[in-house]
Amino acid sequence: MPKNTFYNINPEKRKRIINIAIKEFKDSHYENASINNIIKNAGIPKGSFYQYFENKKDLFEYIIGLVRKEKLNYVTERVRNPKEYRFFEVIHDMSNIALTFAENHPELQAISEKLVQDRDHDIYKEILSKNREIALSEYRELIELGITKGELDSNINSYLTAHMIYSYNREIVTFYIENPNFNKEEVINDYVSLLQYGIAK
Amino acid sequence: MPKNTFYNINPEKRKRIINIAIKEFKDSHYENASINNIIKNAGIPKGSFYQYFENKKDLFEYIIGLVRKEKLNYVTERVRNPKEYRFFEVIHDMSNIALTFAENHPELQAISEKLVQDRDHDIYKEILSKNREIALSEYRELIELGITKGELDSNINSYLTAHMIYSYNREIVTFYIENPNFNKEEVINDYVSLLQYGIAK
Amino acid sequence: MPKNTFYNINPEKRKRIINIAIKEFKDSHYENASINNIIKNAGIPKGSFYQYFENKKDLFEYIIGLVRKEKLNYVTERVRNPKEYRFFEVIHDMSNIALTFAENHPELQAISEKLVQDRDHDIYKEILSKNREIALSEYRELIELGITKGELDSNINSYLTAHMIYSYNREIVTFYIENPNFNKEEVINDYVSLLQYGIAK
Amino acid sequence: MPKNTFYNINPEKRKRIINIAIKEFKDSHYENASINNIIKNAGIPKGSFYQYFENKKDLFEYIIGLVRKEKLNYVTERVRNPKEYRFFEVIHDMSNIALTFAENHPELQAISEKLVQDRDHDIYKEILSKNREIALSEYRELIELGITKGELDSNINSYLTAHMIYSYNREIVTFYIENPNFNKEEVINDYVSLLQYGIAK
DNA sequence: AATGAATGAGCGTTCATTCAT
DNA sequence: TATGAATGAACGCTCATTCAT
Repeated sequence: MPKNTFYNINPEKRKRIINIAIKEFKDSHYENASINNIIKNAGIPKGSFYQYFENKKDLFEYIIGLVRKEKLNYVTERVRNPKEYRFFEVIHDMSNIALTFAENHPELQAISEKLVQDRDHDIYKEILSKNREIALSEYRELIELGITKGELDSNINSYLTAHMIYSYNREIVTFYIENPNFNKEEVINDYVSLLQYGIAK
Repeated sequence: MPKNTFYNINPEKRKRIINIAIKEFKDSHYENASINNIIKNAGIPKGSFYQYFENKKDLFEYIIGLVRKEKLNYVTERVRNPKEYRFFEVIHDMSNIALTFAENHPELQAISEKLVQDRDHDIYKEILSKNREIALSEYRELIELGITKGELDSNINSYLTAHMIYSYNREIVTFYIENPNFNKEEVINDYVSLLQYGIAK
Repeated sequence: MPKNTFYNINPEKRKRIINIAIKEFKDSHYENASINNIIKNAGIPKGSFYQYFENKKDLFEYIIGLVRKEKLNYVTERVRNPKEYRFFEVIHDMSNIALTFAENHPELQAISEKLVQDRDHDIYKEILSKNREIALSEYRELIELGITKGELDSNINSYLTAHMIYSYNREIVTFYIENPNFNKEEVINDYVSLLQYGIAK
Repeated sequence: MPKNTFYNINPEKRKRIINIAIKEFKDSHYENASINNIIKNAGIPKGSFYQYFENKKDLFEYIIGLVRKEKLNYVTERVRNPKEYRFFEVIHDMSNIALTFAENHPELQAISEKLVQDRDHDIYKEILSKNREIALSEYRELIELGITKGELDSNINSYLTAHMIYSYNREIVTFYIENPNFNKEEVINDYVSLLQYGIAK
């Protein structure tokens, strides 16, 4: 957690540091992201940096927190209480959120992607692994609820399906970023259909 | 590309260097992988290293090439002329290959995963992007062929579906590695079903 | 010398600062002792520290002064007018005091030891050298008085003897600390005998 | 241990590094002795330093080793097989060695003193503590042998006496350094006399 | 071709002290 | 007087690469 000092400084300066840091972490791996670069680009003395943050990790986790918080803003009523809504509606909303967020915050999305991707790296692991497990188990719950409610095929493997949805949710973002000419709503609908009915004739 | 000198040295030594490098790149990210470690562990002089390879990147790309080739061998030995087979048989076989490869070559799989995951990193991007595009377009061809042959639903978005298969194919490996108690054949069948018929009741 | 502000603050706070500083200087050498640690542990603002003390050295010298004063209290309460007593009685009493002090104030003793040991270090040298010279010359006076009174051998070199006593007095404390199973009174008696009659048969 | 590199460089450069390092360790505590100072003063690049030595500790231990070796030269030439000689002759010779060494190698003596003095510091502790225990137990052996041979008073406490001789041996060096006008041989004789017969009339 | 020493930029972090409020 | 933010020099050490032999 940043020290209080950081929250008390000139907001403009604070924003500058944040933006520079976001850029640094977007462009480089945690290990390679350079505090020296950050302070140089943000125009602050090295000593000041350590007045604001405990250490490099502290800054990183703060940035990650910002990303998460920003993403949270996008979450809709349906995704907040997923169990009360129909399964494919929830999936639809989650995709919509992911795509909209990626559209509006490409740098945050980049960091977010890095987090999810870099499963091997200690610092990412630390931050991610809990998240991932939570996400997977929440997906699984939803799936099993969907089966109970009769929305989903009772023969599917809920563990595997949770994984597939998890990975699919990420891939659709990549797809949308790489194919900006597609219509967002259509992409989402196609995606949900694929999940729903498969691809066989 | 390694220099000629590398191909002229004692094959045993060459193999040793390769194995040590694989281990290093498996354990650490490109940036953190240490030439110093590699030469120390492989027992070769530092000067020699630079006789064999232009630089760190050269070595990395060489190792990646090996991984690719090794994987390709797996694939080509097993999936000949995919277009002559039925779509879901091809998918089934490809999954089987991927899982078997991951089982038999965990280090190569680890590097391979790192590559695919780390889409943002310059060095990975450079190496990966071409590959990824090739894979995606091959999937797309297969899908369109499947539609033509009447195996697949003609309403599906072939671009998006290619992405889905691409991401599913990766995720199933992760799933299988993380859940070694599941039966391989069952996992694959469940996966193919999922793809085929979706998850809706 | 601490600034007046230091003497004006809440006595409890003053005592807390002193105790924390004693602990810091006991645990670390002057150079490594950290003002940051001290203020953090004492719970005072950094600015305040520099209101109380000129700088690190100022604090250190103050603490040393306290140690000296504390030790002096011990000594003056117990060894009054040494010149009026018999030489070996004085030695005996001084040893007793030194051992008792070490027993009762292990942290102050530790700092004290550090001071005496680290003869080379500038800061210690500065503080110590005067003390040491005073001690040596007082010992010498005592010795010469002892000779005059006929208690001591008139052939001994009073300079060298003063050094011997100085070093013995320190070593006996170390010995007693390192060998807590020995009986204090016996240790002192053995020491005085050694000094008195030497070790030759 | 320095790396081979260090032994292979230009002897003049090597000697320069050694001398600079000796000066640095003489003037500053281990923690405060600065590699940056050393390389700057010795005119070598930082990278080169780490070609020669593993790290700061490595350099320090090397310097300590030099001191010990140098001192050993003095000792072995003079105090061979102490147990075959008379006790006070051995003490006499040891003092002579200590004084002569201090005379001829004041900087090494300074480091040596620092080592013996700084009993609290981790790095010194590590190097010293074994030495100290060995010295103390060898003194004790000598003392007990002296008692057996009838040279020493059988009533003395051999543990305490060993400590006293240990500390005395150090103090005499200080004395001699601080009082260079005294005659060496006389100082030694006086010292031995004090030990032998004590100071009582 | 083989070797391994030379190089210096770069790393994250701590520090005692100053200074503006 | 009290505060705590600002400061930048300094720390030990690692690194990939170059170069002389």
